[in-house]
Order: sequence, then structure tokens, then C-alpha cells
Amino acid sequence: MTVVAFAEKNKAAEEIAKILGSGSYSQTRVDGAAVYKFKRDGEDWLITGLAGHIMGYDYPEEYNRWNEVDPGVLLDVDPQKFVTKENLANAIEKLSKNAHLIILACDYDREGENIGFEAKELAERVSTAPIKRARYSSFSKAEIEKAFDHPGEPDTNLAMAAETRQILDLKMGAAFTRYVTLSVREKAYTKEVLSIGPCQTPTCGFVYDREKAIREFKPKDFWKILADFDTNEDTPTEMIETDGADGKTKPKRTKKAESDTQFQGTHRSGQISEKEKADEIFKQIKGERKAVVDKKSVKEQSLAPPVPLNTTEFLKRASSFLNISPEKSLEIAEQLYLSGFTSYPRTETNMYAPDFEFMPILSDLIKNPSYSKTIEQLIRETGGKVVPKNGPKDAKDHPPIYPIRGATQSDVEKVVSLPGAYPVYDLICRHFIANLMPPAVFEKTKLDIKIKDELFDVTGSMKKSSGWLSIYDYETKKDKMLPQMEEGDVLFVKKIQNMSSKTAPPKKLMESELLTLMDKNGIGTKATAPTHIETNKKRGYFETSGKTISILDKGYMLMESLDTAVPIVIRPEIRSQIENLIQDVEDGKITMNDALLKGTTLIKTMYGDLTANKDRLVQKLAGSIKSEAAESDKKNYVGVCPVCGNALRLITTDNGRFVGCVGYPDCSQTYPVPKTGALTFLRSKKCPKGGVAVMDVGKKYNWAVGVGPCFNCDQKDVCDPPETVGTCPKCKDGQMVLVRLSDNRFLSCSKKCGHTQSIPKTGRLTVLDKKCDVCGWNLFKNKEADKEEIEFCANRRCRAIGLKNEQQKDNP
DNA sequence: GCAAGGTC
Repeated sequence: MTVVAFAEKNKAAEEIAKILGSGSYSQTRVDGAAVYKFKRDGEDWLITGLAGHIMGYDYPEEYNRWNEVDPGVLLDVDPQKFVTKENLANAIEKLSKNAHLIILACDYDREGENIGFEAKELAERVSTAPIKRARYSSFSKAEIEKAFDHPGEPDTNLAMAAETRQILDLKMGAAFTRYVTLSVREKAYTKEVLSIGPCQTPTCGFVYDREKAIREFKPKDFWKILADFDTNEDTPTEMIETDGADGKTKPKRTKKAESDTQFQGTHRSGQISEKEKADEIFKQIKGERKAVVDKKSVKEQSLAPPVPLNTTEFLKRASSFLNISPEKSLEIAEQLYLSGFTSYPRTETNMYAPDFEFMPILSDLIKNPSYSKTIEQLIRETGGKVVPKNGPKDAKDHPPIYPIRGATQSDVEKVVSLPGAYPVYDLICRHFIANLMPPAVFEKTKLDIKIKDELFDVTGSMKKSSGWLSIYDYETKKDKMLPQMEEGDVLFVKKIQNMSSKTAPPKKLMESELLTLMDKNGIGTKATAPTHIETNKKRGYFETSGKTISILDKGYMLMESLDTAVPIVIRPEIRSQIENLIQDVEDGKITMNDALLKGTTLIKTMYGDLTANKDRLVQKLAGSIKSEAAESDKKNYVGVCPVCGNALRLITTDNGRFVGCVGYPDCSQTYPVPKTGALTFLRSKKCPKGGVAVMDVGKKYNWAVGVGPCFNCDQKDVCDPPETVGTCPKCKDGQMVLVRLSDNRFLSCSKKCGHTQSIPKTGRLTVLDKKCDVCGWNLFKNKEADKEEIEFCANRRCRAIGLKNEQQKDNP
């Protein structure tokens, strides 16, 4: 008898061989796949690990020419299943040929069942042996033995549920992606693909929603009354009472008081939206010098350690604590796992099994000197009986992420060379230890302080015992200390402010928040969330800088148009509607065919809404793609079209040149430019008359696009204020102005009385704000190459500072 | 060239 089993991955296959073979097993290779051999109850066993799915869906060849197939047709065509990993498919067939019993042993979940069915389909081509299913959710000896000694039947519904998802996801993704991409290409030249999918699009939708809230945010005025108190009357402090009557008092939160007798309180009303009300309160207490502690309460507050890490929580923490992207973190965790440093990184479970053994791991982690003291103390205090603070979720998949063995930084870096490997390992270790430690305890003090009859709130916080925070210092908060006070104590008011401020817009979305949103709304799985984020980045829909996400123009335009045409596509509901159908298949409530029919109808309805809004969609997207190309073409980029918001660019044809909008032909905005002279855009210059850009023409004069030449503009002095130096010594009426020509420079009277005066011809010359003490002219600064910078008075009739007489003379 | 899901 030969038993052949298929696990979902190599590591699992080896683990199972180890347990069922009672530690004795050998390894061979079949078509490159590692096969583990052992004997059990006199029978020969062979187990191999697959590598996830070995098959995938795609459209038949004849539908792959995008330009020849109406994307809507894809909704009526059935995708076909193809083998995607030939070598594993071959290995499965070879192994199955001689098997008397085949056991599907992939992960105990929907995809695992489906992967098992892929192996089943291949095995059935060459074998008639019975095919069974081993179900286990951990690698404990008892569970594995039970699963393999009494295997059950494969679950068709479960496997078909995954099948349904694959087909519906592909249909929707392919039809929508092709339709949008091809429509945009009718108007804008681009090779890019504008992809849409039931996970990636809602992911982008979360970013869009936040961005929209920021863009549409209207700040509201509010007032806040702050008081600075001191327990000590003599502390020298500035006594300022700011009257917010002008409503313009800038928010000026007093820095943490220098002296430890000082602190700040906020009026009980908090943010006051009516100015009159704030003014009224302020009037009541303005000028008061004394306050009384009306009430004091002290409470202990304890902060429990974090629950064990599952994948989502791990990715969130790696992003916010270590600034490592979810995709990178998962890759690092995978490597740490394969190298035996940490456990399997893809898990939803955040509680330990009741028989989980902590002590061997803790003892091993002592190797790392950064943990040794904490662990020794923990063991001492608990007598070795540590208790985890478990989370609520047992998905029966894998244990939480925890360290398998202790290692120092160099131990880790020798094996895993990815940047961030040690910080990630360190986070996993610290999290593991922190979870077993006592809570952190804070003492929170709350004071009610009265100035006359007005109440002010003051809070203070002091860490009494660090607990788990001592090893988990990723986000330590500073203590907010208060001086010792009791009820009835008299305090001295050092300052009262009636502060005017504005409500702040929402903050940009953090990557960790996005992961939370995806998790909560069932977008993607623990293992795919990072991929969906990457897909959006790759498509140019949003970008991340550090931990924060910013939407890009293309993403915003795509979401905005989808939001008006088919709003459901950018919301999580698109996923949950399909998920509901899949769940019904899994529960045996409907057949896979019915689910596909219903799902396809749903997609068709959405597709109809999409095509009905083609014009709007295309206009926005084509414009944003052309603008993107124009902006990257720096030499010809002019600015933003005031008519349609797309980019304006310099267009040169055989007949001449002009500035035109990339939105053409939908937008036909154009501007003339001078016929001759090299054009250079002066990006830092802004035209006060609304010109869309200012450019230099042949180094001779400036030209504002949409306005005309700058030399006869009435705003000339605004853009190019004359550099005046001082009163003209001849007519005593005009100002001496610095005239800079391309080959000369001198001073000349602004009233054109004829007086001129020479100045040094070489060097970098600047008119300073400083004046000459003697004559009142502005001083000059000049820096010639290889010479000291000099400061001087240029007035020939003064020369009090800097220059020698012979260096300057009056011009005739 | 389209999706999402496994995993290396």
C-alpha cells in the first residue's frame, strides 16, 4: 500500500512527515518538487507540498486581442481553467499513479480545499484510488495523527465557493479594466492599463474618500480660553492677557512651563463656536490674578499589553512603528519564517492554544541581551508560569506570529539579508514578551480650577509602573506632570488667553489605517492586503510617503468618475455582494452555476452603468493622463488651463508656435507667444495680471502667457521692483536706481535728471536693507570670485564705508 | 496586457 498526500506548502509537508513518520523520514525529488517519504503502520507514505494554487482561470486565446473583442462580451464567455505550474502538475500525476490512497492535506480553509481539488483533478486523470481529505488546523502531534488516520471526504461546496470567486473576480476585473483602458485610449495616447478589480478598487476608494473629505473640508472658527497657573506667586513670568477681540489672536500654546510649578488649563467650554460667548467668558475673568483648586481626583489607570500578533496587526505595527510597507514586511516575515526565526506569518488568529509552551521560547530569547533582563525578571516574578493576554479570534488556521528561536542582530542579519529584517524580528520578539507581561499603570490626575466662577480643566499623567511598556517602547508617551496641589489651594494666574483658531481638516490616510479599513470591510485576505496596496501604487492611483498615503491625479479622477457612474464599484459592498454569493455556495444554499449566473447579472448591471457614463469617464481620465505626460515634459509644460484644469503646453508646429491645452479637442484654449527668441519658462515668477506663466524671451524681455510682454505692463514695478539706493544727490527729488544691463550696471536717477554713477562692474552685487549711517543710502554687498565679500556705501559723495575713492567716480 | 488567491 502506498499513501500519497498533498499539503499546501513544502514546510507543511515536511512537518507532517516528521510527525507521522515519528521523526524518521527521507526526502527525494519528483519534477523538482520535494517529496517526503516515511513508513507508518507498515505502509509507504509519500507527501509533497504544493505552492498554493497550481491552476488558474483565464479567457480562451481568441478573447485575448483587446482591440477585437468588445469587453462586454467577456461577461458572457466562460473563463477556462489552466495549469499554471507544470512541474507540480507533473509531480502530482507521477505520484498518484502508484497510490492506493490519496489524501488532500492542504490548509483547512476555502482556498486550501480548492487547491486540494486542483490536485484531485490531476490525480483523477491517472488514478482511480480513493481520494480523502485530512483536516487539521495546527501541527500538534495529536491533531495531525487524528486527521490522517481518520480522513474525511473532500468538501465540494467549499472548493466550488473558491471557484466561484475566481471566475466572478476575473469577469468583473477583465471587462471593467479593458473597457476603461480602451475608452481612454480613444482620446489619449497611453500604453498604461487602467485596472479595476473587486479588491483593488475599493482599496483605492478608501483613499479617495479620505482625500475628498480633506479637499471639501471647510474650516470653522472656534475660540478657546486658556489659563496658565502657578502654585508659586513669585515665579517670574510674563503677565499677558491676550484679548481676542480682533479674533485674530494666533494659537500660541505656551510651551511646557520652564518651572515645575507652572501648568496650563482649558476652560470647561472647550472649543467655543461663538465668538461672543468666548468674549463674554474672557471679560468675566480678565485681569484676575488668583484661582482656586475646586476639585481634585486621582485615578489609577492600567493599560493592558497588546494581544498576540496576527498578520493584519503585524503589518499595521510594522508600518507605524518601523515605517516598513506591508508588502516588504510580509516578505521579511516570510524569510524569517523560512529561516526558522519566527512562526508562519499568514494567520488570522490572535490567541494561543491552551497548551502553547512559552517557557522554552522565553529561555531561548534570553540569548539576545536586549531582552535578557526583562525575561529574567518576568520568569522570577511569575515563577515560570506566564499567562498570555489573548485576543478574541481563533480562526483555526495557524498560531499567532511569535519568535521560534532567540537570536541577536548579527544572527538574524547573517541569514536574512533584507533590510529591515532585524527590526521586524525585534518587533515580533518584543511583542511576544510584552504580551506576557503585566499591564502598565498610570496615575491620572484631574483638577477643576476656578477663576472666579469659571471652571478650567487640567489633567496630568504619571507612569507608576512600566509593565509591558518597558520592553515595548515603540510609542512611549511622556508624563504630563503637575505640581503637588490639594483642594482649596490658591493658585496664581499668570496668563489668560482668548485664543482664536480654526478646526483642522482630516489627516491623510495612514497605511495602517488603510489596512484596518480593508480588514474590517473584508477587502482581500491577510495575505493579499499588501498586494492590493501595491497594485494601486503600481497603477499610479496613489502613492505612499513614509506611512501616509496620498492619492494621485489619475486615481482621484478614476474614483471620481466611477463614483458618479457606478458608485458601488469603489465601495466595499462590491466585494461583500460577491462574497455573499460565494458563501451561499459554500453553505450549499445555491449551486455554483446559479451563483455564477447571479454574479454575472450583478456585474452586467454595473457594466451597463459604466458604459452609460463613458463620456464623463473618458474626459476626466484622458485629461489627467495627458496632463501627466505634459507635466513630465518639463521643457514644454506651461501651467494649468484655467478653463478645464488640464495642463497647458508649448506646441511647436511647422507654422509657428503657441500655447495650447492638452484637453484638446474637448478644450480649445490657446494663447499666442512671440514668434522669435528662445523661450524659457520662469517657474518662480507669478504674473499679477493672471498670466498662466511667465517666460523669458531670448534673454531680452519677459512675456506673460495670456497677457503679453512685461515691459509695457502697468504692474511692471510689482513684478520687478526697482532696486533703489537713496536720494539723488543732484536733483534731490528722484531716487538712485540700480540699472542692470546684460553687459553693464550703474546707478541712475529715477526722475531722469541725468545723474548717473558707476559701481563695481564685477561680482555678485546685492542691495542690502542696511543703511549707511552717514548719508542714509542703502549699503551694497559685493562678492567677487576668489575675493572676500565686501560691504560698502556706493555714494560717491560719502564713501563712508568699504570702498576706496579711486574705485569710483561720478560719470560725466 | 485584465482579478484575486495561494506561496517560493
